[in-house]
Amino acid sequence: MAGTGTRRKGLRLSRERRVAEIMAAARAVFREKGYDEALLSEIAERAQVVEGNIYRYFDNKRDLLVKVIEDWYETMLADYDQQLSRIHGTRARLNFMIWRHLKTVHDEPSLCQLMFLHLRTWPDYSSTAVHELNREYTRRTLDIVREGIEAGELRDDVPLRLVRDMIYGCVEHRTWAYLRGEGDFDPDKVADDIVDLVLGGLARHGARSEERPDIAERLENAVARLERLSAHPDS
Amino acid sequence: MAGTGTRRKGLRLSRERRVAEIMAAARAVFREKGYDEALLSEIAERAQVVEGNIYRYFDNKRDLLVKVIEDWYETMLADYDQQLSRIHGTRARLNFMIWRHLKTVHDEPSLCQLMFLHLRTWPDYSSTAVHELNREYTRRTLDIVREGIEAGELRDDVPLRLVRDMIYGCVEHRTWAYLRGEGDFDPDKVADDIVDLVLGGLARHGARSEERPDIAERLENAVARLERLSAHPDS
DNA sequence: CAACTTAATGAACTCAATTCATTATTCCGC
DNA sequence: GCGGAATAATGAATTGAGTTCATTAAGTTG
Repeated sequence: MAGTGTRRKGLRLSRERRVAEIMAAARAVFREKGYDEALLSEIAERAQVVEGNIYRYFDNKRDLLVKVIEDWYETMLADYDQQLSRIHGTRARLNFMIWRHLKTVHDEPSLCQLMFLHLRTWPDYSSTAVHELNREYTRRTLDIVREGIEAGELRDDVPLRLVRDMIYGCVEHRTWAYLRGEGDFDPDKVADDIVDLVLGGLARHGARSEERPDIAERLENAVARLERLSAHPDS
Repeated sequence: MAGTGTRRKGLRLSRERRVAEIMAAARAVFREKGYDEALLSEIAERAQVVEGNIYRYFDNKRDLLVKVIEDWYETMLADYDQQLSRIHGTRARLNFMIWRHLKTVHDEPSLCQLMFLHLRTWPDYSSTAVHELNREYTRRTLDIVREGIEAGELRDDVPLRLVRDMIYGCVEHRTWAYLRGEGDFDPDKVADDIVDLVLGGLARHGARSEERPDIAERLENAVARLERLSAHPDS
């Protein structure tokens, strides 16, 4: 009982600080264990609080997860626009958006899984702040497409919404195995492949098939990577 | 207590029949309530068994769901090949595959949601029979693409896997809101749109070559971006 | 009809989320 | 400084679900 490293009883923090501590602990536990396996008792222990005290600040376990993801999302999207602003050209900008998403999945698989499988599926997701943030996030992609259409580079007879669904749906399916812990993937390569497929389509539209259009594509992808490098040096 | 419609005690069925009754009840309850909200007590009640008896036939709640979905999947895929065999041409066959998937989601949203959100996400999904059935299911799509490539109709420089991810990912994202109970969609129209986008791509590849930037132009643009990059790295 | 096999019961158990009456700490006006 | 309001924190109790198991009942077989 002489231990000083044990639970210091009666340590009282401001609401703000306590909330921050609980959310930090919760993020760690959720990340390690997933939603169902994450125990409030463990979160409480790591946050140095008693279990019941969490309910002063969060309605329930679910609410805690929502706030954790929300917090993560906000910091993640913070420098997004700035990075994007340095990249020019429809293809390169699309490439960046897709690559960025892939990179996020690659770096934070657990949190992404929580987002995909738990947050997004609950019936009140639409009223969440995360939903709104997510719409912002994907709206940029549609803006790029819209600009491409106005510039005459892209077809104007495709439902915009479907383009978004195709891109993000494709990313998600492509990363599914990785999220399940099976195998790995390379964000750069997958991004290139997806942009190529989305823009070019599967069919051969073939005036001259012997002329390799992919030379230009490969160069453009390379330039996109260079741009990314200057926008986000630690990629 | 004179009721004759109440639980008839001591009614004993063969293993087969009892399993069937429990699965029917489970499917109904899972469909109405989703996984978490579905109570074993309610399943037991509808199946006219006591709760504990379910554990004679199923390891746990999760196992029960797996078997329910498996059962549904099998009947669903039964007449698949036969239908497909009557359809000819790459585009039409792709269209059928996509439309069929959309139709399933449209008709059985709840079961699809269980499949997408619960089965597929659990860590041992890969060892499930449903996983194998699902691979069968999507393999047909890849066969169609492969045949299209061999016939020279489709590009041969696209990762097949990505095509599959794009198609099924797109379908899933497109139907997300519907699965959440928001709005509706038309399987016919969405299938047409998806096939069109997947085959044709987003870019305009005009017959009139003067309307699109040619390779030289695109290279010059790319180089211009590089120049911009080295001139003012944070423009 | 006796022995055996298997279906069914229902109460008990576990374990995690959640609630709440109570206690401790800090803040603030006098 | 000091008394009291506000609020952070406690820990024991409650709830509610899944799961287990010893026991009983029903059918089957020789």
